[in-house]
This record gives sequence, C-alpha cells and structure tokens, in this order.
Amino acid sequence: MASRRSAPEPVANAGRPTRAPTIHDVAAACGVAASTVSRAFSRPERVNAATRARVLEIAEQMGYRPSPIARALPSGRTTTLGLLIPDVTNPFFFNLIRGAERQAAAAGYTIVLADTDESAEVEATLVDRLFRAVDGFVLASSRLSDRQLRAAHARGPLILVNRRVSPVPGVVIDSTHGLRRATEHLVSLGHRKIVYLGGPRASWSDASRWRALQSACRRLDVDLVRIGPLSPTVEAGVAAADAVLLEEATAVVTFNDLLAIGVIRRLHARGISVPGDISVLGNDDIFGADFCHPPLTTLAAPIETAGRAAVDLLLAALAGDSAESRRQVILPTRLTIRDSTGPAPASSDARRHTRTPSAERTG
Amino acid sequence: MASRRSAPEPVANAGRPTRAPTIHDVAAACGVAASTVSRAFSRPERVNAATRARVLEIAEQMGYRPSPIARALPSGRTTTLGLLIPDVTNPFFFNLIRGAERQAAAAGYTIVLADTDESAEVEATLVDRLFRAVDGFVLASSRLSDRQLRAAHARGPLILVNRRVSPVPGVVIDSTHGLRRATEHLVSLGHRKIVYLGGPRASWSDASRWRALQSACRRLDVDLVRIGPLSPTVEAGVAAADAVLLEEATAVVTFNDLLAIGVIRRLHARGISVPGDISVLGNDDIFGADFCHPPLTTLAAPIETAGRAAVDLLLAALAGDSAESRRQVILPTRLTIRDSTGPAPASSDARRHTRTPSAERTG
DNA sequence: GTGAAAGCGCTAACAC
DNA sequence: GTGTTAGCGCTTTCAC
Repeated sequence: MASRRSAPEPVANAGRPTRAPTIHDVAAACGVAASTVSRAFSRPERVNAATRARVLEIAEQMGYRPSPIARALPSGRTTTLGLLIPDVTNPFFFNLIRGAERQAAAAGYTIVLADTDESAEVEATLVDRLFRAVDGFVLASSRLSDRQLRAAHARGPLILVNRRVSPVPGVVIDSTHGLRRATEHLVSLGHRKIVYLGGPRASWSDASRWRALQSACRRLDVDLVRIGPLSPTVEAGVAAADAVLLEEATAVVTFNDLLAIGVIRRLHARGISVPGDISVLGNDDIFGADFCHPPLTTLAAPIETAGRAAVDLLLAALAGDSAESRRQVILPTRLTIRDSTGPAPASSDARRHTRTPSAERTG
Repeated sequence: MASRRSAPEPVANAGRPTRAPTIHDVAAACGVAASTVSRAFSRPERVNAATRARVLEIAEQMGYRPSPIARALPSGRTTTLGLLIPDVTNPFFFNLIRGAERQAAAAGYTIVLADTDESAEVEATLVDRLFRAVDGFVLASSRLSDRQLRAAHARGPLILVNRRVSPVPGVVIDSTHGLRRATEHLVSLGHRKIVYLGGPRASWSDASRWRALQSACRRLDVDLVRIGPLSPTVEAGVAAADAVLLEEATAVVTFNDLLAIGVIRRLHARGISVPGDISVLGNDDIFGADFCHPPLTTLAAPIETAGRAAVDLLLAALAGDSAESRRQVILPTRLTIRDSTGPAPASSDARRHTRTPSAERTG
C-alpha cells in the first residue's frame, strides 16, 4: 500500500495516500542516524533508553510504521507462515485454520492462507510462488507426492498435517486406536458387516483409516467392504447411500462426517431408519455433527490442536531447534457416541431393505 | 525462506537450503544483464522473443523463482490482499473466506488472513501491521469505529463487508426485504409476538436487522421485544432460551443461525416443541442449517458472493477504477422456509410454557 | 532491444 | 551507544 514520490506531509487527500514516513524521516526528525531508529524498533536493548524513548515517541507522532517488506528483504525473515488447505470450505479444516492462526498470532506471525483446490498441481504452484514470501509452510492433507514433499522440505521449513513422509516433520491424527474402539462399539451392538465409504484417492488419512479398519475388522471377524474413492462431501454421501444398501451391511463407517451426513439424508429420504435399520459412524466430529439428525456417532479428531501443534513445530524449526523440528506429533481420536449408531436389526429385518434394491430404487 | 551467504550450488544438503538463485545468477548464466532477466519476467513484451525464451529456459533449469518480497519493495505492489475476520471459526465467514480466496487467486493475488478475535483493538493493530505488507484490505464485519475506518480508507484501498461507512466502498447484505418476508411468514402463521435475539454490540448487521425487524413488525402490528446483545454463538443461544420463554412470545428471530441452533437445543432439552410451541427463525443459512433438527427456517445470506464482490471492488480500486471502487454493493437475503417455523399455538397453549417460569426452571 | 545505475526501506557488520 | 556503509533482490529510468 506504499505509494511513492510525494513528500510525507499530512495532507488530507482521502483515498490518495501520501508517502508513508520511513526510517530516514524519523531519523531526521530525531537528529539521529537511521540505524538508530532501526535498532530502537528491532533491538531496543541496544539503544540508550532515553534516545529510544524519543525515537519511539516521534515515530508515533509521525505515524511511522515499519514496512514488513523492507524488513524482510535484508533479514530474510517475513514473520509470515504459509498455510495450504485443499478446500477452505470443508468444515474439517475450520478449526485447523483457527488453531494455526491463533498460535501464529501469539508468536507475532501472520498466516498466508491458500486453497489448493484438492489439486497437487495447484499446491505445487503455490508452494513455489510463496516460497520466498513466507518463513515456512504448514501443508494440511497435502496432495503432493512424497518426492515433491521431500524436495520442498529440503528447500525450507515445512510441516505436514495428516500426512507422513519421512523425514518431514508433521502432525498426524491417528485413527487406529479410535477405529478399533469404533469397531468394538459396532460389534457389541451386533453388527457383523460394515461398509466403509472411502475418501479422496490421494488422501493419506483415508489410506490410514482403511488400514486401521481392516485390521480391526479382521481381529473381530467382521465383514468389511469398501466403497470409493469418494469426494469428501455431503453430496457424495447422498450419492453413495444407495450403493451402501446394496451391500446388505447393517453399519457404515465413513471417511468423514460430511459423507455420513449425506448418507443419513439419503437414507431418511428413502424411509430407512438410522440407526434402526442401519448404523452410521462418521469421522472427525466436525461442526454440526452434534446437531444433525440423528446426532452423529463419530471419531472426534483434535484438529484445532493439530493446527496449533503444526505451527509450534514450524516455529521450532525456524528457531533452529532441530530436535523439536524433526518430531512427529501423533494425536489420537476419541470415539464420541451419539445417536446414529444402535443395535443391529434382527437379520431378517436387516435385509428387508436391501434384498430388493431394484424395487426400492424406483421409489 | 531465503538463506544467505553460500553459493547457489545444487548441493543436496537436506534441510539446510542453499542460497536460491537470483536474477543476477540467471543473467550471468545467460550472458545478459540482470535488467533483461527482470523484464523477461515482468514485461515480456519488451524483450526480444529469442532472448526471452533463452532466459526463461535457463531460469527454469536453475530453479530460479522471483522473490515476491524483493519484487514488492521497489514496485510497491505485493499482489497480496489482507482479509480480516472477527472469528475465523464462525461458520458464517467460511464461505466469505472461500469467495474472497477464489476471486483473489483467479487474479493472481494471495490472501493474508487474520482473525481479529472480535476486538477493535486487535483489528486496528493488524491493519497497522499489515498495511505495508498488502495491497489492500477486505474488512469483514469490522469492529472499528467509523472514524477509524475512514482514516484507514484514506491511507489505502479498503473494502468493507457488512458495514456501511461513507465514503468507504463495501458490500452489505441487506436483510430489510428478507426480514419483511420473514415477518409476513410468521404473521401468516398466526404469530403476534416476536422476540429478537440480538447479536454483538458493535455489529452493524445487528443494528440493521433490528431496525428492519422493527419496521416490519410496526407495519404488521405485531409485538416485538429484543434480548441482547448476545455473542453470536450456539452457547449464547442455549443461555438465552429461558429468557425467550419469559417473554411469552410464540416466535423468535435470531441474529444468526448459531443462536437459533442454541435456542432450539435448549428448548428441546426443556421438552418444548419447535415449531409446535415456538417457532424459530434464523439468519444467514450457514453450513448445518439444513441438517440440524428441525431444519432451520432462515434468511439465506449470499456470503460467498459477498466475498467475491469485495475482492472485485478491491481489485478495481487497485486498478485505479475510481468509479467502480466507490460503489456500494447491496446483496439481498432470501427467505428459506424449512421446519423450524409453524403455526402459532392456540393462545392458552402458547402461554402454558411461560406462565410458570419459576416452576419450570427448577425442572 | 538491451545495459548501467540508482534506488525501494530496512538490517547488519564494522568502526568510532 | 551510535553513526557509516554496504547490501537484500528486484524494478525502473535513462542511455545507447
């Protein structure tokens, strides 16, 4: 927003800003060198208390504000962190953004937010473009390849969220334990066959959840089938619900809550009761999971904590704390039982709705 | 993320980045002057096609990326837009952020996102701090005073969302018409007394909605009382529900959907039916308004469009289009009828729940 | 069409 | 403790 040329007189020409005062203007007004003004702001302890006070006061009077741009050029530090998200409107990321933003702000850093539109190509372009403009990156649910991520990490500080690529530091939400609890929960309710509604193809979380669910189901000897990959949206859930019915399962676990909400909506529309006929279990516990109908049983993911932790790791890396910055933070999920899961229907009931799918589809 | 000193050799020292190649490195490798390399990137038409091609190719090979910081210093342009939001976790703003982000990205701009934590002071500090780091601001639901906003506008490009302060350009969502429709809707259902649950004290939208509701109620001769100011959250809605009952109204209109969801939750907990005993009408149509229980009748606000429009105005201002950049965009809301509003109960019923509030409160 | 040179506003040695 | 002097990597006149 800097304009140029004109002198820094306090002319009130609204809209057409006058040149903002620089360090030199302040220096001249104070009768000191520019470097002293610089120090008064960035290294206050290295300047005489009296002169510092005078400099600060006059600077304040003149309306002087240090230019972050000019400051960043010689120092190499922008006090800015890049946060890349596949889809800013996915509610899953809201609290991630919040956590990251809060933690960054607390440390005097500003967040540059960009949406990669679920595209590896866009993501790569953004990393390239922002590389010199930020001190480091937090990449949430990155769609880049392992190779690309390692290369980016070699170029500068980089933290991954929900992705694990050695040796890049990161924070992952581990659903392994939670999905075992979830499976036990379903089995205890009499469910013997589960459908998993998978997430996006390139999603690390999806792969990880699928593996965890497979292992839990094997151990507990329950049938498991997978449908997907699916876009992690309500609409995709609506569209997948009919396929779920064809599988003749009594329970469905979804990659995320959005899919779960979509499935429930479609099942309701078809007159199928949740959890009476089919139990639905989500993942993430997003905003709304507690007030949808029925309230969703889901694996709560501590995503705000993850955002905070990612920024902490990044700040540690920037501070040169190599031990801390090599860490992998693992956050567990927590099974949150609400009303979308219930006892499996007696087997005849369970199948009534799915035995004649073609007839029902026309309804 | 620039490091310094070391030569730009392609050493594979992971984590410790080598100095990134500059325009001078490329120039040397091409046997041209640095200014030619500069032009090849920023003014391609002013350089011979052949040399341009060579420069671009060698630059690509060397992995050269222009530094946005260094570029911004002499040019004064950062190709970055500041977006300030009172609360990034408020779902109302999600689509605003999306709209702004998409529109900015399409024009090659990057969004710097900051959360003002609903505080005028934090907001003022952020504007100050980011002023020289961005080309302009979009302030959503600003908590600053009119005076502060005019001053900021005089310093540089600034667009307001959901706030109207002449002569600062902006986009507002006008609920006047929508609230009249909403009131008619309620009156047609037999409601004669409405409670309005107000939003934050400093909210322009709240004042505007209150005025619109007053005028609609006066015209239609229905009783209207106001409760608030309230924080625009589910929790505040829960907490305000009991006070609503004391007013012996049959309908409640809330500043936003979050409050509506909170009110409904508390009413349910008390065994009061929505819309059987009381109708609830929200504002905004946020994510979740369609799948909460009962689905919310609400005034849908085109907030993503607002985000897009705000960035458009800002880009116009940056392009020096003074006509366009002085515009006020007004976006209407749309009454979306779902299931949280219904016929007013017969008057004896309507009062049963509120006549003995102290007795009920203990239950 | 291309090069040389002078900054943009600040930081960071290095003297004094 | 403070001033002097170089830059940081790029853009931008101004010559040629």
